[in-house]
Amino acid sequence: MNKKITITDLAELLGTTPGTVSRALNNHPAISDAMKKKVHALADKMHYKRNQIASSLRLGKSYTIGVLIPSADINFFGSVVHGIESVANENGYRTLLFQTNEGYKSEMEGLEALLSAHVDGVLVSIAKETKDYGHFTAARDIGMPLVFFDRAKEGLDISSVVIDDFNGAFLATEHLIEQGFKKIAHIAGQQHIKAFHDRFNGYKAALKKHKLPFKKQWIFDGDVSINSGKQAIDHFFKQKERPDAVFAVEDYSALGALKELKNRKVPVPQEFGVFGFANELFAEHLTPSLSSVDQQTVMMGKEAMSLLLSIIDAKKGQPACKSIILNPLLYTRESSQRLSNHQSI
Amino acid sequence: MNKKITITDLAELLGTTPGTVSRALNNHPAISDAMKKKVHALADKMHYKRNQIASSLRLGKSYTIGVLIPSADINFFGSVVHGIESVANENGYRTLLFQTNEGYKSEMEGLEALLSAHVDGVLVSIAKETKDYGHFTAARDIGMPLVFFDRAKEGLDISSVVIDDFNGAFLATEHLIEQGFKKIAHIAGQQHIKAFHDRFNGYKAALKKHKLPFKKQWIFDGDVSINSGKQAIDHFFKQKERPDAVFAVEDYSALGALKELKNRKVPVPQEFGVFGFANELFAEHLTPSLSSVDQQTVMMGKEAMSLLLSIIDAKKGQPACKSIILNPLLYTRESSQRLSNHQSI
DNA sequence: TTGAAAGCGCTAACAC
DNA sequence: GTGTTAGCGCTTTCAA
Repeated sequence: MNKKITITDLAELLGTTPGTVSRALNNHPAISDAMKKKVHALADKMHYKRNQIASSLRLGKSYTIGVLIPSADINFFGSVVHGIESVANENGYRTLLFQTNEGYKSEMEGLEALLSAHVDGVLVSIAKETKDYGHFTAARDIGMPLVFFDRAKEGLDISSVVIDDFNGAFLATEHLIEQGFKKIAHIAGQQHIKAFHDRFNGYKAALKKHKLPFKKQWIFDGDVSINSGKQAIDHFFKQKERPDAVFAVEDYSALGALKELKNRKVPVPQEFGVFGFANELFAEHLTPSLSSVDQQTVMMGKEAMSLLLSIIDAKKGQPACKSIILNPLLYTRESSQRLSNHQSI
Repeated sequence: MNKKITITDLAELLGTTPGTVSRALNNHPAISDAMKKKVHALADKMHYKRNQIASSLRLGKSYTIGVLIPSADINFFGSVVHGIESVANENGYRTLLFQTNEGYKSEMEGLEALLSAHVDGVLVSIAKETKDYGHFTAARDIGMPLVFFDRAKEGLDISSVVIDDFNGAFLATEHLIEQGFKKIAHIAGQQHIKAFHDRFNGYKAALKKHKLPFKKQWIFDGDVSINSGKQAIDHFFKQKERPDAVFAVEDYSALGALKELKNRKVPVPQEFGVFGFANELFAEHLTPSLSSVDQQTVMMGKEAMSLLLSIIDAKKGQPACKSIILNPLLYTRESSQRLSNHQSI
């Protein structure tokens, strides 16, 4: 087992000094080409790897970005992380992922861990459980560059990249209306999460624009799960006046609704339309395939990372808190489309 | 923007020395309780965070584990990472994720990056593209603890945690046979990947045990994608003698097969059975739901991480290359079950 | 163009 | 129980 080899080792072997080796490896302009060539050759031969830890300590920069996500399980976040990493790697940064599992305590610990790792910045998608944001403002106050993505909190003077949830919900609901559905229900998410709240508002706005009735009984307060989708259908079908379509706050609820509708042998979309949100991987593979709002996940990751880099680079310049709002994309599939071309599968 | 606060700052404020502060923070037994209390109180008050970088440099240990995965997109890996992180966090380790996107070059760069980050060990699931393993043996040779999970390569003297692919495939095929299917085809994966090769062999062994015919025309060489599943069905249905069921090397191929069968209006499972492998999230949500072999993902992650920790701790002791083989679990669902209880959805 | 030397923040062996 | 000191590997100012 070879021990780790350092610039000092290289310097000794070459009869020069660590300083010179360091400069040669970093292509410092004041070093002769001959020396650079010698150093690089030996470094390769000895499989020298720069000790990033020592380098980071000296430079006061870790070239590492922390990412706090609720769960790497969900396709959505996996996809955003793809976007994040592509931009990060292009710019010589690494990413340190931390999963909060939607927990508040876990989120605080994660942030703590990232700060302790002296990351150069943090990207975070807020956990569902979180209702207090002190840990974020504290991080901001000690000058840690921070950007929220997807799940953001306003009023904290922290930059964010989100999609236009209001508009996505509005368009999805409007699509259902255009397909001839007239009694449209909504499976809601936890309202303290801005995205879910905005989607609720977008839904209401679409109803209003088209002069369709909004009924309290047609709103089901779910918790973003397959189960709450099932319960929602149960609930709706108990009403004297049943809805004929539902816009679900995200795809798992929509999936639960589809399952329960299938269970009750209600034909979708002929007698009941369903629209989801998130465009999870499974949406297009269901039968009927699930219409959903795509959140531009990869682009969201890229934008968030780019924004974070700009904050890191500016630093002393303008911190200028910035909100980027991406446009959602409608994927209309079988579950909502009853007028024209039903493409199978 | 407060500047970062260090133990030296704390020491000055307390009229003591950095050494004492360090010991107090680390709960060194030789430090008085009074001093510990004072130090901890001030540290809290000043929001002191230990500089892990400096600590790592000094200790020659980063308490970070590198994880090389083909893609965080795929549910399978997300789930394994869950298992990895739970054990890692319990033991005071962090994880640094690196996605290879199935690429050989990307895998080498990733490993390089992890070595440079001076991680204490690396968990890797080999990229599909990889056919040369020199980067792994090189890492092993410089004493970097290494454990393969899921996609392993034998004969490198590197520990691994995999599931029993042979047995999983054997059981799945046998299940199809028990359901009365007699002409069972196989959608194969790239055969240089051991897992896929083993599954092929398990399939053949089950046929042999039950004295069913093995036909070359009933093997489709796919590339693990929805598309190759579709092409496989195309291929099978061109044969003079058509198969009546298929065991697919993994779920995406199985999904493609299901889609193409639906397209051709072939009733599944009545006229054609389908069995997948991996138990991806979507499998249970398809119509018909897809039978699949579950790979014990979370347990795989936990086992791999535990094994890696034991290697890190042993270090000079016996490196004792160890192979852990987990047992797969069969999830029989609608796509293969034509004898008894079809539970709907 | 290169060498010498200091220091990033932390820890631990050695003193007292 | 606490202070002193050296050093992890790297970068960079200053000097030559």
